[in-house]
Amino acid sequence: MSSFAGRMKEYPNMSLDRFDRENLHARAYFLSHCHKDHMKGLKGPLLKRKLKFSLTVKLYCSFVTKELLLSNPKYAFWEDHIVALELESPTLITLIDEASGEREELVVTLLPAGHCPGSVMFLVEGAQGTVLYTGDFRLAKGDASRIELLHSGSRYTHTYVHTYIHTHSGAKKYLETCLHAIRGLVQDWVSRSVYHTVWLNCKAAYGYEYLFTNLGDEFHTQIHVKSLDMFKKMPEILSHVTTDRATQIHACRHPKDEEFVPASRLPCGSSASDGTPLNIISIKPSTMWFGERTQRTKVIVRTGASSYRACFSFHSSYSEIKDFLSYLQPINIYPSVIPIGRTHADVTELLKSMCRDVSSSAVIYRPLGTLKRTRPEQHTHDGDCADWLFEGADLAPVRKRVMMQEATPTTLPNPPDEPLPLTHIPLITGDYMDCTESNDDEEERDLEEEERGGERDEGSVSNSGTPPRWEEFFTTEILTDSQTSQPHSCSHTSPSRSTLTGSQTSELFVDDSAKLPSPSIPLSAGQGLSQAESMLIQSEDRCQGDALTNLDAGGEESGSHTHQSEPTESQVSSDFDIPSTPDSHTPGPDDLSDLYRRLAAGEEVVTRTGSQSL
DNA sequence: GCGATCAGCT
DNA sequence: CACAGCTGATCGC
Repeated sequence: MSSFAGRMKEYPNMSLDRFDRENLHARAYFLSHCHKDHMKGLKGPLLKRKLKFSLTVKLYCSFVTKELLLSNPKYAFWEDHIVALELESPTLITLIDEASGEREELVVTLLPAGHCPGSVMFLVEGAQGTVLYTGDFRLAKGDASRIELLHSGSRYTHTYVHTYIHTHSGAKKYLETCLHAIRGLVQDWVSRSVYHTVWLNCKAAYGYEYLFTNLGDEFHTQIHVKSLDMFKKMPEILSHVTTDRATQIHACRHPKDEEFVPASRLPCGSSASDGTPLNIISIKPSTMWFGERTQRTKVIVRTGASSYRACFSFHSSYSEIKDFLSYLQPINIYPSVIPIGRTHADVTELLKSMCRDVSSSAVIYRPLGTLKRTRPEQHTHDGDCADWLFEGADLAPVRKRVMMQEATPTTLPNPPDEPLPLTHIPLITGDYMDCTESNDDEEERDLEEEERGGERDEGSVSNSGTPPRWEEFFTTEILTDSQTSQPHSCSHTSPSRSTLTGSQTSELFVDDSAKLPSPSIPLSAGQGLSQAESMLIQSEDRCQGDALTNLDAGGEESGSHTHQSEPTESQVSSDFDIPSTPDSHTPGPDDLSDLYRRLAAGEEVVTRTGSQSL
């Protein structure tokens, strides 16, 4: 559980992702995404009562989050109190104290967080400066520099960004690599017969949708899920899921399942409609965690006779967080999750060290373009060295692309049926594999998996991966039949799809069978896993400690031996090959800290163009 | 009977 | 380590 109590010290009248205890007194609520651990207290009777007697208290979130939230009847009482905001549209929100009538104006902007459908970060601007609440996020390297509102115009340099970071960030293989591997495993299994079935053992409520659409496209099928209600306004997702259990790919869940029929753990039943027993393998998408040292890992790990775990993370990896922070250069950072055994100070220091390291990040140049006078103000909190407050009066200069809209709590300014503009944030597609295996062991332990013979498949990460852009799944329209037909938008998978079969596959899939006592392992249907076993993937990993130092960008192998001869068009995409802006000078840590020191002191900072910047 | 909290499991 | 849950036991109202 996050240690974040729901309130930011700059703006204590708003509560984010927590709705219990002190948050009951908030003047406005913000929900970053629809995962239960960010919804504590949201259906509490006290809050429910408060809403009943309030005209001004609202819950702000994305349209998708609103949709997902209201698909659960337990939250239906929020319906008239939710204000959905569009992404990247700065919105004026007035917080009103209903007792005194005191008002406080904020400009809040939702930024896509990439964590699950509807997930956002909240950029808050007001009298106490600019604060970014990230919530959970999965942003790829370079994404921050593509979010215009994080640096547009002169705003960024005048703000101190407090970044509430979830430090539990799962390391991740790059999504597309993971998807490719999962597709391979699924392909191998479902092609055996129509009775060979794959169960995706998905834990969280949301976040796997991209996996579903990807597999659905690949295998021209729909994924069996428990309910479609929440997706009824999201055609991209809806067209890929079904409640008809006669499909070979399932992601269904049942509250009281896991009553093991050993070889058949399908929650919706273990036999086909004609009574034929199904041969089921389970694939559990799960986070792979950073280890301490020199870890290698696989994209897919076999955990039992018929069970696998596949790397799939909702969170940015360490290197991605680092990239994000080193781009933002926040003055203060407040971590939300403190690992057991570490102190708050530990994590804060770690995060700050990330900020200072700019050598491997996207180049920081845009924020420094225009500067204006800043002035220091009184400290509202003692002790803290960076409580600089800024005038909020001119915080709303020209908003690029977006007219600022007002969302006063007393009126509902957002017509719910308006089509949403799609925003375009091209995402970078390369990331190295930096995960190690989770120790989240589950039921079957009959395979002790061994770490031997590290091989890497860097080439595989240079494919066409496109991280999920959940907003594209969403429409405010109810679907017509024609929209629900099998889609064939090849935009996100076409290049990699062709690599699934044929020689290129061997580049991705390392034959790992030597490590498995496979011949002796009975499968659910008494069959061997000949192909599937060969699909376990492993790769050299770079451990966390290494990531802090500068790695050689070339991606030279350190693995003990290479595998599989085929030389791909090896576009080894490195984490560190983000091109610099021509003629730009990358400011060093000292440059930046000096700059921020001067900004904080209210000095005039002159910008120059060219190499003399800073 | 419900909610909140915690242990346990995954 | 931790994710995003769920279930069940216990305690208090």
